[in-house]
Amino acid sequence: MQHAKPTESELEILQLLWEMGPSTVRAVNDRLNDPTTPQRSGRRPREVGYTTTLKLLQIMHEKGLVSREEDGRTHIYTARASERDTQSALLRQFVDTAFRGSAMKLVLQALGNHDASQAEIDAIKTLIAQIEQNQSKP
Amino acid sequence: MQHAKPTESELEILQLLWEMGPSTVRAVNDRLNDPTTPQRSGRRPREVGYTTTLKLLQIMHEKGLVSREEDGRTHIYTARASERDTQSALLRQFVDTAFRGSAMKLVLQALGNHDASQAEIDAIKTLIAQIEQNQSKP
DNA sequence: ACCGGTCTACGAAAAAATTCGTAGAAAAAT
DNA sequence: ATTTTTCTACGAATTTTTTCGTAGACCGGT
Repeated sequence: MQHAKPTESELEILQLLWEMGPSTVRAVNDRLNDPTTPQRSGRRPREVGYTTTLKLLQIMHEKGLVSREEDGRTHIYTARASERDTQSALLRQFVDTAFRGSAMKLVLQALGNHDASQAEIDAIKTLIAQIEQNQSKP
Repeated sequence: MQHAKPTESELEILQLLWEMGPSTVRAVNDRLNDPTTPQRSGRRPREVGYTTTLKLLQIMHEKGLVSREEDGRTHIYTARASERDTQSALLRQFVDTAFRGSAMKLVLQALGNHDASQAEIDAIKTLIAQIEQNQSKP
């Protein structure tokens, strides 16, 4: 059994933890309110209170989304699942709910709508070549 | 300005409307409770009440997600935005929240985790070839 | 020793999303 | 003609998610 699915707000914090590594509540909250932090679609209406972030992290700890370690009086939180694994789980769910299970439809749409650098295209080509190879030799 | 983002439940209904075409509340609700209907991850705990579906459709109508036409006493609901456009919007948002804006990371992950048929792979290869061409001749 | 700043815990308000009960009108069945 | 079924409208209960206020402990500087 895996960990519970994070909510939107929880996911936002997880992303910061992945980016920043193990962090205190203060650090996460500061980063949340830092206007230069890439924001989930749309700007935040106003500042997030410190205790809001604290509570969220406490909840995430209860759910097992993050672990924490005491450092004197303060707690240091760490994302429990890797970014990759979490993305993988979210992706599976998203494909189901938004693309009726068709991952390839999603891929085509993502490729078509977003810009890709040459390096990225090369990576995709490589991966496709691999897939084709595995297909011919089961 | 576009239509509001559908919630999970609303999206589930939208998918049925795309699949079924213009439908009555009854038809949507029946399909929702039909055990053979592909379900969003995990089975539904229990039946969805008729008035629940009705209310949802009314809310979606207020939000502009669906239009409706009266046929005698009953209403016939139709998805307002196409499946494609909605998927495109959801995808953009999902890339932001779950993949920190990197659509290509998502593509790679989706390609790697889900199985693709040869036809699908061909479609992707074609699309990539197109992209590369547009790149060389701006 | 005292004060101001910072920390966690905790309850609970506020907001958002989901569910359903009830009422009244219309249609269908008897 | 009466009863039963089916429909919408609507308010409100429930559940989930997000937000924050308050309290008590601790630390650092003065």
